[in-house]
Amino acid sequence: MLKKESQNLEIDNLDIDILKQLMQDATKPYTEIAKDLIVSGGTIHVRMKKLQEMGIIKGSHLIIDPQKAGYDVTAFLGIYLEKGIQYKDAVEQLSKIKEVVELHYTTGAYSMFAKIICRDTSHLRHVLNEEIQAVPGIQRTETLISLEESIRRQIEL
Amino acid sequence: MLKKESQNLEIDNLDIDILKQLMQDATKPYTEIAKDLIVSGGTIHVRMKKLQEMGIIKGSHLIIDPQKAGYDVTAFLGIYLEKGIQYKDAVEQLSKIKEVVELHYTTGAYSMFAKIICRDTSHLRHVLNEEIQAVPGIQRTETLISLEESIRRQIEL
DNA sequence: GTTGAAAAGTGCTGCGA
DNA sequence: TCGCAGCACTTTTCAAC
Repeated sequence: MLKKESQNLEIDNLDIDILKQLMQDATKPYTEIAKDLIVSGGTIHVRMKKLQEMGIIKGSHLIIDPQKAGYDVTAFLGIYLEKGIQYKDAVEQLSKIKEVVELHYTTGAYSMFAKIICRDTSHLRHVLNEEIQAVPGIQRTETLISLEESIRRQIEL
Repeated sequence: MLKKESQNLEIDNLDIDILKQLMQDATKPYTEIAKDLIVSGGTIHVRMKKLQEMGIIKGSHLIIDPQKAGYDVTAFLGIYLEKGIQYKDAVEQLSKIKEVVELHYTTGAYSMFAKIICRDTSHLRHVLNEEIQAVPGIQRTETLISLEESIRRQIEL
């Protein structure tokens, strides 16, 4: 009896259907989902619990409009690291900068790639010149400013 | 009496505090938020209604772990458009490709910049070679593959 | 594993300050 | 404009299938 963790780690179509619905609107009541999928509310609850324990569901976020909240500038940053600099150290430093909302370790031209959201262009300038440049090991950056976010959605299961 | 829309379109600290809490966990009960902020549940409700009407709150999403859901490859795509091609037409075509989860119209080296999530490398290859290349007006693309997503969060208000 | 209903807790609405 | 209280609804649990 060594298989301790094998407590139904599979996802079936019902799980997928539940996720599909909740990915669009996380506040949708279980009872409504149950009606749509023709199962009982209790089943939805059991499945959700399983998915959460499996770690597939990491939580739920309120989606706000950054522009209406006063954050008007989205930019992408290609980052070149100096040779011999630990990627991990740079991540730690960059994670302290609140405006950095995404950071990837990438193949290709850049060492790292970041997404930044700022209030306006002067705020962006400050973040780039004062905050980012102050991170040890960052050699050079290339900035792409987003003039329009045309698509923004989640993966389709 | 021309000011028809001026029905309190301002955001105070209470609104910000409510958003801060719900942005981390959209399922947090109003009553708990009310306790934390030392106001009544009804007040939270009124503020939320205001924020929704103002369009600051766009909805709520379930956050899933793409890797555990079988989507292991995240890539960024710098896109060069041919001269004279309408940006809008390209957006329309790209929005039909499910794997494209983000698309920006950008300044800098590229005309457009996309984020793509795929199951594996062969899935990515298919999307790049068959789907993306088939879009009229796309001259050339540069791919950055994310080996690790080190930071992923929302803006801090 | 699923169901259906009972119990507990939450969201919503109107009245009062 | 805000806070309180009652009603409707949802979530959660549990015995039975």
